[in-house]
Amino acid sequence: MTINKINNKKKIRPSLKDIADLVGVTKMTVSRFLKDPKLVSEKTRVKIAQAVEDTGYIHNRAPAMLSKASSKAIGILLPSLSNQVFANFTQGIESVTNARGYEVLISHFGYDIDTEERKIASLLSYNVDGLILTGTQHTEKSLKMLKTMGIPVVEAMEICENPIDMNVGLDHELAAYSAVKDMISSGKRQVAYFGARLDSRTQLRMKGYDRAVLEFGLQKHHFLTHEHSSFSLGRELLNRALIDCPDLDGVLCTNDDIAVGTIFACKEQDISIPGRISIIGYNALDIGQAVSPRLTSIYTPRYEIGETSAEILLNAIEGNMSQNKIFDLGFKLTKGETF
Amino acid sequence: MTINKINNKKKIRPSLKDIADLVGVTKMTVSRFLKDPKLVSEKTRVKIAQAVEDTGYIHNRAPAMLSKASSKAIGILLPSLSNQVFANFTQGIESVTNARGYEVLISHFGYDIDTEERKIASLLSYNVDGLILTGTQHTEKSLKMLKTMGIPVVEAMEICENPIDMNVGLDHELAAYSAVKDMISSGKRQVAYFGARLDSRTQLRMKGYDRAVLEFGLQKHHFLTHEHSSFSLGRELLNRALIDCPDLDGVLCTNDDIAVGTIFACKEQDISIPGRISIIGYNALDIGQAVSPRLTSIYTPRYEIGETSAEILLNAIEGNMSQNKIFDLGFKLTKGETF
DNA sequence: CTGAAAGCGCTAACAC
DNA sequence: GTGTTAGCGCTTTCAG
Repeated sequence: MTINKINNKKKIRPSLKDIADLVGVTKMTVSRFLKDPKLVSEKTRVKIAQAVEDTGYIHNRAPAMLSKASSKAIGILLPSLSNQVFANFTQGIESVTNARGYEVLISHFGYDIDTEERKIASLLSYNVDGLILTGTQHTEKSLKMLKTMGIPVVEAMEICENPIDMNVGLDHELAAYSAVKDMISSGKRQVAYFGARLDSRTQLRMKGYDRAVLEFGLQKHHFLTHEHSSFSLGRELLNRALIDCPDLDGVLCTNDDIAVGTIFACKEQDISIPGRISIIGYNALDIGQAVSPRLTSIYTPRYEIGETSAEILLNAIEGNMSQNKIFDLGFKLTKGETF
Repeated sequence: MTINKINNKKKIRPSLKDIADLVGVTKMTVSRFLKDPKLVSEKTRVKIAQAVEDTGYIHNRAPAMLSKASSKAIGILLPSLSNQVFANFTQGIESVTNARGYEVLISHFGYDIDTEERKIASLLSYNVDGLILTGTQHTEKSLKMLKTMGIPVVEAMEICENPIDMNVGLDHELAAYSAVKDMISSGKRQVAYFGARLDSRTQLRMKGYDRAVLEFGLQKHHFLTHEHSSFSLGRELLNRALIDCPDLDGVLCTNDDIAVGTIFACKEQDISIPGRISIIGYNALDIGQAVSPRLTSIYTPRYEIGETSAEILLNAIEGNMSQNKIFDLGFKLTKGETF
């Protein structure tokens, strides 16, 4: 077998007319068949099906996008492509879009709202019928574009008071607050917050942490970095923390990567967990269950957030705007051995 | 501030004509401006720029997709959205597409070639100018569609002898072979292979492992699962291995997640690494550098694979087909403390 | 159940 | 440097 030459720039891609000519009908009939085979007579249906197969017809969205018909596609914007959280979120979305016959266009913006703006523009240029954003911070221009398009929009992951349109997520501040409050109630007095990347959810969690710490009259200990979150970072933050705050006895980490890195670092330095230092992670990913001691972490229902986001978005696209615009899907502390 | 009502289904999205009318030119002039501002006179340029700003014009790709003009977009197909490897790969691609003014449409198929087929169809329906696939296994229908479209295609990540069109990657079989050979040369005699998901790269690595083991007249020890790879899986595979093969003294893992899980499990059971068991991972991700002992792992140049893939794809799109169709970007054993 | 005509918004090609 | 014309491949609408 030789290397295929597929680059003969000939226009070999079949059109509806090609199929129609083959069958002896007009392209209109073929168009109807493609929309719903039951729209044409049994006899032509069989013949068209055969011709579609033979010609290897490939759907062409451009004309439909032009003819004001809806594109049957939605766009989704993810902060990152290497985070289990957003993979689960996307799976939740697609479980709904697949079932309801919608296409999903995925974009990512690396936690940068200017990049997000460009990606929103790009998705809108494909005439998507709706958009699912992550987070609630967007540029002025992004907001203007969304308004101009007038399509339904869901802001997912975090709860906000004034969504652009619809909102699905959880209260990250409350989640962090509860976790830290639990730690303090158990007797911990020098609890720190380890944050990375400083995106809005990290900041919300920090606010929750602050609220709990201040409520008990304790001191705030923030150890932050702008760097992309990683396992190695946990070690780095712990080392900084132990210098500034030698009596450190508890840590809330903004995610499980950092929490696991912190566990590694503690073990290397023979710091007992949770004897001397308690650790709580965020998201409850598999990695936390694989380490020893098993990580206590805040579970976030991202698959369900994806599902709900897609459901209310498609409903809105199809004209069934729900009364409720904000959906809080909650969180749960999953008990491990680190707290 | 109240909740924005953005759902007044009015056609408020401006068209080129709207801008043209505002400025007092034809939409053709506006079209030229959008393509390259230098194509219109200084005076009109300023006025159009202003009008574009005022109206909040949003690019519409549908007409360009129709007019045989190239869409200036390529599609990329990822097996997974939660793997650092493919995130790096995508970044490599986008470093090139951004610089050269191309849009990227991302799709993912969960390591399932039937899903891949559907996603390919979807990307083609957007008239992408080229496609970057991961892997070299595709359905018959996928191949037919690609042939019908006649667009350039790159198959990335693994090297193959007969690519559809172009191919960029590394020799996974050789990488695994070298690693296992090194282990055996160092005196190890009961080396196992831990695999998950059984995608083609996992299988290639297994072939390389087999070749090395057989070359030395040793016995093959495969411990495999169809499950999605995870940290917890490392523990599970190690436990199975220790039962079947109590004198196990080396492991090649198909990826770092499993390798790290294996390290965790060894530590819990007080199995010394690399004293009793050597471990080599695959991909050399950050997690391996955060654990103790630091993981020895095979580094794969996925960012560079992305870059090269995008470069040769865009070149081909623009008519500069390279002579060389296959690019082997190599690998490297990064020394840690586990071997 | 099927056909004919019009048009979606833009760009290539050709005038001026 | 700018305008005019035609048309991309479908779907909508209206006829039959």
